[in-house]
Amino acid sequence: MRLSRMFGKTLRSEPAEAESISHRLMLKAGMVHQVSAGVYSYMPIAWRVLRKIESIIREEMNAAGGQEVKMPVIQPLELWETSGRASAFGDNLFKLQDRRGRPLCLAPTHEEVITQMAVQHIHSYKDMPRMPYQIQTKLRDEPRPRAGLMRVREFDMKDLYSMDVDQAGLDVSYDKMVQAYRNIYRRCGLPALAVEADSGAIGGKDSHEFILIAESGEDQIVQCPGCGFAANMERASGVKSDQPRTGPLPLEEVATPGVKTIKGLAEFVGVPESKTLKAVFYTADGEMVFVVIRGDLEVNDVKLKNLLHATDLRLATDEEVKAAGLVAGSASPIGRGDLKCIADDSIELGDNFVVGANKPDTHLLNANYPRDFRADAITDIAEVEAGQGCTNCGQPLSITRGIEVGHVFKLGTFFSESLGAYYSDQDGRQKPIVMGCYGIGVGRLMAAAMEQNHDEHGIVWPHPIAPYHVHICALSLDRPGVAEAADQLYDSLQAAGIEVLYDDRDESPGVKFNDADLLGIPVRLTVSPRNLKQDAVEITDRSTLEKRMAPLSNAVPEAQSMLSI
RNA sequence: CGGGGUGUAGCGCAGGGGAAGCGCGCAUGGUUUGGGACCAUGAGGUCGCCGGUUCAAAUCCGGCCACCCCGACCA
Repeated sequence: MRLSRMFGKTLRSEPAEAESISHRLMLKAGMVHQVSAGVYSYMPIAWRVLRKIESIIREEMNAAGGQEVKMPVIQPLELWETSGRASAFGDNLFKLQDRRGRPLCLAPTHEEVITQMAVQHIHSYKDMPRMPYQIQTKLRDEPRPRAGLMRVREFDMKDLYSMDVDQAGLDVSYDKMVQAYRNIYRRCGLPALAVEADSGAIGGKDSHEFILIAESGEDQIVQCPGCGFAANMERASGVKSDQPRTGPLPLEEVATPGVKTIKGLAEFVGVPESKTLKAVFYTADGEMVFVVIRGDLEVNDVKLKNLLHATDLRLATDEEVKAAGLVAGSASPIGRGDLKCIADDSIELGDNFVVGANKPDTHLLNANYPRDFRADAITDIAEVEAGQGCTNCGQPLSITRGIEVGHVFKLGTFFSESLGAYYSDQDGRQKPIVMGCYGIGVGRLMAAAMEQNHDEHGIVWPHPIAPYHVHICALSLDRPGVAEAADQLYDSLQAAGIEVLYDDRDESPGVKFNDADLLGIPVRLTVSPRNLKQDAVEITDRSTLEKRMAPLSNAVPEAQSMLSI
């Protein structure tokens, strides 16, 4: 490709709106064009990269037994109501109507449709395992698109669905996919880490996220340096400190004028926060829930949501709290009426806690579970804190940020049962197909690759996904012999099967070098009058910016040898 | 949806009741040519939108919209 004919220009100044590295690099390099919030066009260079990533994904999916299909973006809303996920996705689901007023939606993912296909095309245990997949546009009306391609409303995703006769079969398919994913990340230059994950709106049991550790990431993950355990926040637990016990004492009311916070309460009474119990109020699908946790800990909303099997969970409003007869700041599990109560297991690690009295400016000393109050459930719903001990090995846990570049789920029989995808086993019995689903966001992978592979000058593409292999910088093209030599080099590189971006623009050397650094193509060949005097080209490795001279006649094999593709 | 911010030329920004500006980029001509060159000339605007105040609004007032950032959600 001759740069003089490229649709798309690099910028000299960065658009002010861009904050994240990949977003800035993409805009500056002229790779993407924003159409609206979270909706982008891809310019030629980005599209080449995306196509390369897709090729890698296809190769790995096919090698693992996948078969490519393509499903529609437009789907009847009814299908989503049947599976129950219309409400699970809520406002994230784009909804529309056809001319007859029939409700439709734009697919945020494709479990429903693939399961429907399985109903017609899988009837016997002999028809499995199967692994159909597609690389296709997903639409999600995200509440907050952000960071360029990191989180968008329209994006391409590879989604594969496994169909097996039983759990053991699913385990095999799942492991194959995990391995295929590892291969994909390695080839894209991304050291992604598999972490245990929550299954979210997709539903399902076991689940792993593939995370690229990055400061700019929007996910937090918990890691143990000791045993290698890694999980996302809603899936991880830390060892909670056991508080010294003094033996149960009788309940005692104490006046606490003006005390509204745990910190204030602990100071007022003269105990550590870990000797208090905190009350938090949620509304889960319309029902008020009273949550108790030790004062030094925080509730993890997702853990609570999963425990309650709630689709909509939020903090209760002040009005709801009041209406439930609770006194904010002094609410108490003791005398809470018939409100559902969920407790974190930390309330058993110690005794004689300070709690609210459910009266203004009053608290109770020496509250003990279960002597003084009951809970409908007592389990771990606490947010992990860095430094807490690992529940496996005791080493202090660390919390780091990361980018989720893939997610795999063991769905089980949720979709096959709700949509009626059954097969006959060897004994002629009807059984639900056991499913898994496996997703990778292609654009996010590209963005993550940039986050991971760049320097202060620009992108440093991992070779297998670089938009081109070689960048020819031809300087002073109007000097005798330069254009001829550069053209010839361009032709012979292409003849050797190398993808070349040829900067044949009438621009100054500085502009060309800066654009070459920005675009990040692995090998740069500089053709100039100075170099041609020695019948040579200068070869620059983009990753190190090291330069060396090579005879012009040998440029093609030299460039080839530098590429690991 | 809660909080914060920004909308003026393709990009980056200034201006803040009385003639629409600057830098970069773009076009033409000339001089340059190994790390974002220089000179000259020129083109390019619904000052986000609607309404109000005023003799006069990019500027003041009201409403709306869009986009960005922080949170809750996801590939």
